[in-house]
Amino acid sequence: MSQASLHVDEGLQLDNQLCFKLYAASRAVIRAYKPMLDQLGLTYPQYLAMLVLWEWQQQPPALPTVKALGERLLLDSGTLTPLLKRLEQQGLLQRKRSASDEREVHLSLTPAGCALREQVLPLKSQLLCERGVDLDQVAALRSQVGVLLDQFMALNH
Amino acid sequence: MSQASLHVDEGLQLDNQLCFKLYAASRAVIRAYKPMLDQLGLTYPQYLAMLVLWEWQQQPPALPTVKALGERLLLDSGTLTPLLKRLEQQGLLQRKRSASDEREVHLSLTPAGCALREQVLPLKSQLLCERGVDLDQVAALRSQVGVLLDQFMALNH
DNA sequence: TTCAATTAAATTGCATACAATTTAATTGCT
DNA sequence: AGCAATTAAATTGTATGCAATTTAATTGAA
Repeated sequence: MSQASLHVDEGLQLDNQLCFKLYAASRAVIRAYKPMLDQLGLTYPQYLAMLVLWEWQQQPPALPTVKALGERLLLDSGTLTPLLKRLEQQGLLQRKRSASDEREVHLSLTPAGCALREQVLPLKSQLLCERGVDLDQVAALRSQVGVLLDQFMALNH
Repeated sequence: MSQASLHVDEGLQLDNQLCFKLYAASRAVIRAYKPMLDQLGLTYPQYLAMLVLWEWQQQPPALPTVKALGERLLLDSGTLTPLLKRLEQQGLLQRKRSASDEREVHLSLTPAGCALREQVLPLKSQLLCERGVDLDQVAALRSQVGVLLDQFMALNH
């Protein structure tokens, strides 16, 4: 289908909406993760936050703050503050006001938070295996969706 | 990168997660729609619901019920009931208990709901134009994300 | 026919998203 | 130094998502 050949009415068909496919696919993938996340006691956004904090164990950013996490996850403090408080309640991380700049809140994993990482890989392997996921296909799609994301990030300022 | 060559640690990097890319891209696209949707007075899920109802003007399903809409949008009554009540409050649609089966709620657009459709196309053209979106690229990605969605729909029963 | 099972919405409760505002701390300019 | 502007979190309010339960209506099997 070439650039200009879409009939006017087709432009509003739900099935022709990339936005809907993305929205539905994102929720479907999150749904697929649910059984694994239930075993970890995490919600999906909490899991993403933990992924970043685990990464920071290897390669800490200059300032492991709420702001830095928000930039990584593309979420603001309105979402992250309550989410991080819940992770803190579960004993997975600590939130501490920076001594040098009292506006900032530094994040650090507790031993329990570090340890949880070890449970993820086997569960994730099991998930991929059970579903017969083709890793090459996933990598290709991830790359393409990544390009789209970058374009929108650039365009949304 | 071949199927088995992913190093263990790379499997938990945020940037290697298709799930995160999808989640972030979906929200980025929704964010891009925001200026247009504000002009229409709709939220993003409300917009998707209206797309379906507009489609049903042309090709009505056997029963234009909440259940049918939920199957189309992959949302349940817990999400749709309050959303549809808001659209009804705005005068865009009507919810009416079916006479033949009092369990069902039939949905129909009001004249205002029908009329709103005419405002969408020009706004959407403007959106695509301003952002210099390549329709062919969008169509290709939509198709691939659609395949992923179908796979997950099949696997989530 | 009758009543248990099923079904469609609605309701409840919890956890996001995100805009907008507020609070507190820090910076930068004069 | 003094103070306006900026910045990082937190807070507030609205609208999803979704699991679980409830309610009311319909079906279906004995």
